[in-house]
Amino acid sequence: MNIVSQIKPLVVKAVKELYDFSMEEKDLPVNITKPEFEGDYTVVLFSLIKQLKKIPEQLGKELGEHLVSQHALFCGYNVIKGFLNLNITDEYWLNFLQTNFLATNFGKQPANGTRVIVEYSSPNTNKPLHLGHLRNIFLGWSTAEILKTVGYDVVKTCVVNDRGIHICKSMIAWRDFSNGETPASAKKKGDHFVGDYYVKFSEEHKKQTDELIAKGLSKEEAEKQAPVMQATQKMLIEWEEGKPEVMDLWKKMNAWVYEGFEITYKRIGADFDKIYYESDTYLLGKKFVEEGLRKGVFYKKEDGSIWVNLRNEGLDEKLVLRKDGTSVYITQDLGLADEKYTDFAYDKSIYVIADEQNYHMKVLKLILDKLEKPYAKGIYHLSYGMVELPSGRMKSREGTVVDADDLLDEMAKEAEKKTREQGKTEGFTDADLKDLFEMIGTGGLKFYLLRVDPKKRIIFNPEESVDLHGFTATHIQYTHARIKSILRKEKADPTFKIDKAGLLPTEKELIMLLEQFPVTLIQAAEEYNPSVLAIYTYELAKLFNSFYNGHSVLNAESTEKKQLRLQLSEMTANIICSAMHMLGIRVPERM
RNA sequence: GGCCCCGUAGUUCAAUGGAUAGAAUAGAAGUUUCCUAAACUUUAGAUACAGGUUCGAUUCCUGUCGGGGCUACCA
Repeated sequence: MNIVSQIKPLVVKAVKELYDFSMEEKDLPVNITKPEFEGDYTVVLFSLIKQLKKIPEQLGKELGEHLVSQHALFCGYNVIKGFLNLNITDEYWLNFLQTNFLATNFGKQPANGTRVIVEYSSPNTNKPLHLGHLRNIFLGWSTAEILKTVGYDVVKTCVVNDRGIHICKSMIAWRDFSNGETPASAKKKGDHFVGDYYVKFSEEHKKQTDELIAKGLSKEEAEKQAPVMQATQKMLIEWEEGKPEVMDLWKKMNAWVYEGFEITYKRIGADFDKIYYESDTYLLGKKFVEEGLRKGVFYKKEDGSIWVNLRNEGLDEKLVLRKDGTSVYITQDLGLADEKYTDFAYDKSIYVIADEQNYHMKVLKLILDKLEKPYAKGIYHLSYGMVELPSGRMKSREGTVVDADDLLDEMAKEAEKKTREQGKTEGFTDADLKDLFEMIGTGGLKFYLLRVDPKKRIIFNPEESVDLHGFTATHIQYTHARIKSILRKEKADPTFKIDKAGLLPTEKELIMLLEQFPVTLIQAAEEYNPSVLAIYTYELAKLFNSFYNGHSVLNAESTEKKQLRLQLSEMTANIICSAMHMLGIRVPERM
């Protein structure tokens, strides 16, 4: 059990015994004592002062006296204003370290019987993954892993947007302009290959539109009348009718894209327990329309279109079915939510989607709630800010979209360059080096995107993202490698009992930070926020480096000290390793 | 117009309503006969503005000003 949840009940009990006053643990703030004050943990007494009508210093003194005399956990106290600073005995910390330093699963919680679905990535099959997808994927994957570690039964899913007008555009472009070229013949990754035809469509469309405008059509009319657009509209209808040659083309091109995605997913370690295809699910929502009408939640307008009124909820009317009977985005999502519940009977369903869809997700949840779906309340929109460039938002029209594969290549290349510059390549095989560059490059990018609070948008600065110093994955990886280098020479003896090592300030600080790992993990899980974990891990690495610089492990003053520091090193490495794993970042043995 | 999110050192990020607002970068100055200097140490630098609630506000409330998003019979 963590130290804070041990301290709280003791204080509550003390207050009860001394003043016959009952209070709740949640009303009792207990924090780590700020370094400029004497003590380890601080109880904030202000709210108590008011309720007990006591003078702060006196209350603190009485409580501190009581706690120290009654419990072996405390060995001293001091009071400053309304703050009661408590000292925890070295024995407690040494014992904590001794019992946990070998645990590679420290912080892991037992199963809690709650199932949660995390839906993330959700690409379109007409273009390759880009920087925005990467934030989504890293965030979704990491959140899923964090939830797993704290005891949830996690199912990772992905929805592939594989149908619709935009998909037909790349199909038309390929059919009419490719001369049968394939990813293999063009020596291109399948998703890039198809993406290029999507671009090709736009170019042709613009050309044809301009020609029609020159003939006197309005811009709007010209865009609609352009032959490629006409062909695309026709193809969409044929697709919905299931026309064999269209289906064949569609399947062929999607297969190319999936091949490409697979390579990227594998490279960044993304995985899914189930992939939903919109082509399979886009009609599922229609049954909701009927149900909604029956329950009086939806209503039909004169033209036959069907709506839901969300004015009472502070929103507007929202269309759920077009007058021609086809479903819209929100209707499809209603169907998919239900399908996922049928498949997995989830308690919680997390949607990792950018914040531009906040409104959409709010509507989705509201409608499901109105339809009295049992799973409605478990829906959570993990909303994250968009990734922008210093020059502003990425725009495909302006060619400023940062491609995921290109970016990953660049990161690895930068890692290689820096490593070679520093001459740190000795003793590695070529294969090991390649793996190391990939680890540093991809890890650096993941950390760069995960270290920021999800809801904040990120200005992606290319120079800063490849930085290997400071608040970066590399710094943490380097720390891990350093520790492993020590542990290769000597490991802590698990049978060695450290009695009176006498903890130095940095040593104690480090143990206290290690002790906080499980609490940090739970916080990250509750907030669906991997940045909490990223920041913690960086601080741990930083503190270890400071300790490492000030005190020798292998040449410690005494055997006791050496064992103590070996334990500290081992536990730090274990936590770095497991925390980084949850962020999707590998750590090297050497670098 | 309406609704939502965000304004913290030059820059990028922290801070369950708690003590003197922390880091990283960029700047200045140092540390390697000693376990990896991708490190460490020192230094300078910030809460957009105005009110309010509170013993105490970066945090909560109101307003102003800035930035972004949504407000499609697109997905």
